[in-house]
Amino acid sequence: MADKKTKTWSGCPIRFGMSQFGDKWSFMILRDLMFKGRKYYNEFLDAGEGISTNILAKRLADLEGNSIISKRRDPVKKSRFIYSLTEKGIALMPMMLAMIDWSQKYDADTEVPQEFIKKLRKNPTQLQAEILGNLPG
Amino acid sequence: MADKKTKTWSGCPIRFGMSQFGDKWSFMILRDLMFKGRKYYNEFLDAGEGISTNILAKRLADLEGNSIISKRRDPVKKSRFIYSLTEKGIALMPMMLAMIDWSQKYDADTEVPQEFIKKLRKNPTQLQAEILGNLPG
DNA sequence: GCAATTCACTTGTTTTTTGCAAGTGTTATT
DNA sequence: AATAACACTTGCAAAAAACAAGTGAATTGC
Repeated sequence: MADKKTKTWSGCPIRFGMSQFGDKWSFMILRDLMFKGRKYYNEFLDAGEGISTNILAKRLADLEGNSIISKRRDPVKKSRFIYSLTEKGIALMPMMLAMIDWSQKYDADTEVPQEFIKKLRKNPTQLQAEILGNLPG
Repeated sequence: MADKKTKTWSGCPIRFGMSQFGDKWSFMILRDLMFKGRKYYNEFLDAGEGISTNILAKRLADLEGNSIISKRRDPVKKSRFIYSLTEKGIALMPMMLAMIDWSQKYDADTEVPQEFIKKLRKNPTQLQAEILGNLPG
């Protein structure tokens, strides 16, 4: 047995995580917000992954409901909304980075900039700080 | 923009990851293998999450097809199979731990043993080594 | 200030996936 | 040789996702 104590995880953290953001589209939205600088509904739609409008709307509502993202009117162009990560959403970055690291290792087609992956492995804390610093407030 | 260079992630690592293990049930199976010491079909079935037999069979086949887990006959009780993580599957541990850390922080009901989470935050490398050491070959 | 446009969805409808219940075939055990 | 354990498979109902079209509120353009 790997760890007998883990038997007692009745409130399982993996189950909880999956219930909060655990599907393909939620991950894509988080990626867009975290690494791609996307923040508008249309930017998520046009991200090239082929998400449907109804599913996008549902996922955004769910993520907002779980306080992982927040929504506000764009002060400049008032017809649209700005979606952004909350502190709770930002805290998912280590998990996302771990996933990126893994994929880079096992998928020949994964195209993460060399500099990114190098920094991720050498100094993840600093990389996170940099990404965080460039995130829109 | 968080990082202009990430625009070029045409072979996206998040998309790849989700295509390999990206659904609730796959995560549960990985959790069972990684932290709960489960390794038989029936143990996954009886894990209390309520997975159906057909879905479990499909997920196991998919994970095996993606070389994340492997399957062999139990040498002792030859009627059953032992499922175990491959090196590629084991390499998902940092991501899983990051998720556990996150859930422990944001879910009041998450019941990870205090010692586990403490070690995870203080010395994750050692924790990983310990878990790894207790994993069945 | 009215029409056209942008933006962010919503509403059906079809297709796919999941969940549920029952059944099947292949080793073991008695 | 019969019974049971084990790991699925199959068929069907329910839920979710994909697809296509439409709606309504704000905004910009004249």
